[in-house]
Amino acid sequence: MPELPEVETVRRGLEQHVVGRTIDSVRVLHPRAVRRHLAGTADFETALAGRSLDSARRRGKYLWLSVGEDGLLAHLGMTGQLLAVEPQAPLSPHVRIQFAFKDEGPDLRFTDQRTFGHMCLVPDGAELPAPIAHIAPDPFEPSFDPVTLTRRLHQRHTGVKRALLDQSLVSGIGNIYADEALWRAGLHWARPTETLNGPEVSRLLTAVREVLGEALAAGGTTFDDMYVNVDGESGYFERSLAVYGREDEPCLRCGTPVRRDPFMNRSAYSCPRCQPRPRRAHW
DNA sequence: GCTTGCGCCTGAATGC
DNA sequence: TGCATTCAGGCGCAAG
Repeated sequence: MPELPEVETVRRGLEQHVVGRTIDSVRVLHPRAVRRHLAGTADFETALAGRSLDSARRRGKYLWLSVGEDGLLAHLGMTGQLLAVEPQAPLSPHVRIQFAFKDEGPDLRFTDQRTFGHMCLVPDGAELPAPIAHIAPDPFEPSFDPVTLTRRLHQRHTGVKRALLDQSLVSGIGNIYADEALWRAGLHWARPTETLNGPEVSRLLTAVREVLGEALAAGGTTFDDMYVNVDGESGYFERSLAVYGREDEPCLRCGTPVRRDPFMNRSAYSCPRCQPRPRRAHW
């Protein structure tokens, strides 16, 4: 699943493979992939032809390619991939957008089985493209401020995992790394944010940074080949997961079987002993 | 204003 | 065997 480490891996691949090149033509094969490009499919195709890609940037799980005054914004959703593929290679079944380049080098192909991801061309703001102005800095950005985050956590009346998944509080964290960070910090996912003390918040932030950093070093987490980098290669962080997807398997710290709870129509994995359920909980 | 829940989507896994 | 159901998840939006 593309969370911060996976998206950053893709951004680096884009930097290597497409930045500095000029688009020749764009073909949208599934209109849903450009549903957030409000001017429509045809406009998306014509507006990008002949434009050069200046840089590849990222905030949280969003990435964008600077195109002059505009930004080609992408979100990978659940199953999105941006692949550099030789132009003569046949189109795989889930290719949604195909970018061909003037230099006749590799295409950029946006592939997305479930079409939760999307791309759009938008004006590039001073710092961020407008559609993602509400996305908070991720924990690796210079503008990330732990003091502000701590204050906002205390103002919230919700569970700590919900807060970690809220991209307007802190970005880049999804279901997998939220569970992993909470396990490392020894905090239960339903712990009310307003009851977290200073040391607990800093323990949590340290855990978040560690988990994201280690996953990035491993090239991300790949399940069922649903995430691959621009070269089509899988990450190998899955083997390092402590709780996510390990229901009934022993906790790596204490051996207690990992528990899976229903959470927001998905799952929360935790160790019942290392992460005791709080008396008061926000589900 | 803040919090919560739904719909979108496909294919693998599971149930009958 | 084959059909139906469930599940996975991020995001935006609507409802409470």
